[in-house]
Amino acid sequence: MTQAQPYSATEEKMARYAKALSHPARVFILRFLEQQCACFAGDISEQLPMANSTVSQHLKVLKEAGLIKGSFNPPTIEYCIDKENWTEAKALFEAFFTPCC
Amino acid sequence: MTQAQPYSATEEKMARYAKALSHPARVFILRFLEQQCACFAGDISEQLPMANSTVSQHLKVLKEAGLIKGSFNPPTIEYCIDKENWTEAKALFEAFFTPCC
DNA sequence: TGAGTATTTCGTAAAAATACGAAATAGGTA
DNA sequence: TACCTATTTCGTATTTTTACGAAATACTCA
Repeated sequence: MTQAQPYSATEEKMARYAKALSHPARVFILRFLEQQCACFAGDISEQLPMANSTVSQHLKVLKEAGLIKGSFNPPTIEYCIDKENWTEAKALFEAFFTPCC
Repeated sequence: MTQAQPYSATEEKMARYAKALSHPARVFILRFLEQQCACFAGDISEQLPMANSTVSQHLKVLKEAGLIKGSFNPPTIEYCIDKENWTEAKALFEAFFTPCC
């Protein structure tokens, strides 16, 4: 415990994206959205063994992590992958698992 | 909530590895081990702004996730990346971020 | 045997994640 | 205007994570 310095920006980002992926329901949702390109919250909820409100919470976590976007079109909300951040996350994980040396 | 079926093995594994990566200290430790190939718990602890016992806890999480291995050589313990599972995790994340369609 | 070193385990406290059902929101339709 | 539908937010309970310091472990060396 000699160094009180915080973590690098890369480490923080990695951890943030990883945390978003750290629940099987959220992994499922992302894979589902990759296949569907876009779909409604209800379509997702139908596939998952949990209450609507819990699914909504997981969607919020993914939204806050920047991995998905929702476009409001009442009474439904259409969700899709946020491509920009998705690409960033992909690059981060790739670099992480393939070290330079 | 119409389907009470659990998640696929892939989803569970992804989530498990992602959870191991979901704290910046653990990301740091893994990057450190990638560079060092192998090192002692003390070497890691020196680099991190937290108590020894907390670092030990993070090492335990990584060990339980299968991403690192420790070889006991008292009074020290030498840690290194578990290459087999590392390769599996790498493949899982790659496939996840690069969908077929 | 007794001290020293590196590390983990234990006990505990505080914060965050997960889950539910009920209530709120916000627009479309009769 | 009053209802319907899809979704989120709220309040709450339970579990898990994170962190610390003190004590335990396990081996080496004097």
